[in-house]
Amino acid sequence: MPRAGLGPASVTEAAAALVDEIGFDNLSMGLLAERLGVKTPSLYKHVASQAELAHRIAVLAMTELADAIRDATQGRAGSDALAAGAHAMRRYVLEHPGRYAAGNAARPTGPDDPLVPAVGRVLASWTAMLHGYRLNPDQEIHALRMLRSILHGFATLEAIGSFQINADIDDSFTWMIGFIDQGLKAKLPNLAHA
Amino acid sequence: MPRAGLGPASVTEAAAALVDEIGFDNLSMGLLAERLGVKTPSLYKHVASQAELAHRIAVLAMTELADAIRDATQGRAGSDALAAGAHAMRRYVLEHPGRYAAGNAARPTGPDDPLVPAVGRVLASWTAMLHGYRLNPDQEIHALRMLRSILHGFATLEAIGSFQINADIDDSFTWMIGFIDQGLKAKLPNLAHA
DNA sequence: CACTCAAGGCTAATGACGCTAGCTTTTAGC
DNA sequence: GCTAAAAGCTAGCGTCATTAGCCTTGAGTG
Repeated sequence: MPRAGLGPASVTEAAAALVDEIGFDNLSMGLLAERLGVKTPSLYKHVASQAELAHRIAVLAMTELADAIRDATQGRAGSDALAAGAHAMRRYVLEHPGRYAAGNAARPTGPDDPLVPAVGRVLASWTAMLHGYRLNPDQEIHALRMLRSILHGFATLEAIGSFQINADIDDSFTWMIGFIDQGLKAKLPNLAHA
Repeated sequence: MPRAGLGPASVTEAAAALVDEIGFDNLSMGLLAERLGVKTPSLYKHVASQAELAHRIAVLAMTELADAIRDATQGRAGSDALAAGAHAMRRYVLEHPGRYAAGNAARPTGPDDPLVPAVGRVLASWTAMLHGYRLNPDQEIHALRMLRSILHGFATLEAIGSFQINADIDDSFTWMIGFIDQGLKAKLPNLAHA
């Protein structure tokens, strides 16, 4: 019986690929083991439990998502940055629905949980992007929450196929981002004081 | 052994109450049976499987949600209807997170699935409400999808505790609804033609 | 008032799955 | 080559969904 050359990272990566195919809820240790050419109990040499594995997938997902948003918004500002970041996130969720589901299902286990900074990086990207709109500071947290809600809501609804006509979902997304952009621009402080 | 007076409806209702307490993912037939003072296999006299039970909860949830939105928007129009409907939905999800999760997890099983009209009623309420803004007809589908995305996204993020500071979540929600309302009003057809 | 029989409850058993225990083999380091 | 930790495997346990088959209840009928 030759060694399979596994480790926590490669097992997590394989599990992430698997959940993107079969859905996060359908993850099973047996399926993953089969995919890796190994018997189920062998996986426990690399991950402590299925729960820990799910958590690792979540951290991976949030890290990748943060990278995708950062890369997309690099060198852009304002409306351009919003559009690029939003589309990057949408693409990531569509390409990696299982990972993203894992990321949403995970709760931080403590203060030194790597999930915390991973999620923090995503939020920091959005916050930086929103700064370009020069909102009233009181409103930034509200705008951030709105942005998260819209992007998360759209992505998850699309991922589970909740939008009827598949035709113009791209149009809807672009329209929506334009809508938010216009609204944010209308809230520039100098205008808000009027 | 006296009869428990169960039926598909009462079992579904009990299961819905249970998932609101323990979370949709933690639903188990054993727990539900215990709650109903019955042994696990007895439940199968009333529901075909756990999957069917989950589906029944989903239909119940979407029906209740549609009712809540309809009741809240009764006799209101425009901004008032939007605010009332949105708050009603948020309240429903916060009070019944397990049911709502079931509703999102469910996929229609066929054309005569009662889930289809139940979801349809929710969408019809939003559509009717959006009519009050007299949008360009091309934009209605986009606005509907945006509204669903925002409300679904906010509700789910809040339900799983993804918003850090619990203090002003109410404020954020109200601000967000105001933001959408302003944007929709700005898209009145006569102005859009300018 | 008995009688019947479907409905609804129960026990026992099966199969899937997460996980652990304990054994064996590989392989890196000396 | 030797050693020992790492990594694989087989067996087995506990939980849970589900099924099979039995027994009691109780509503409707004569």
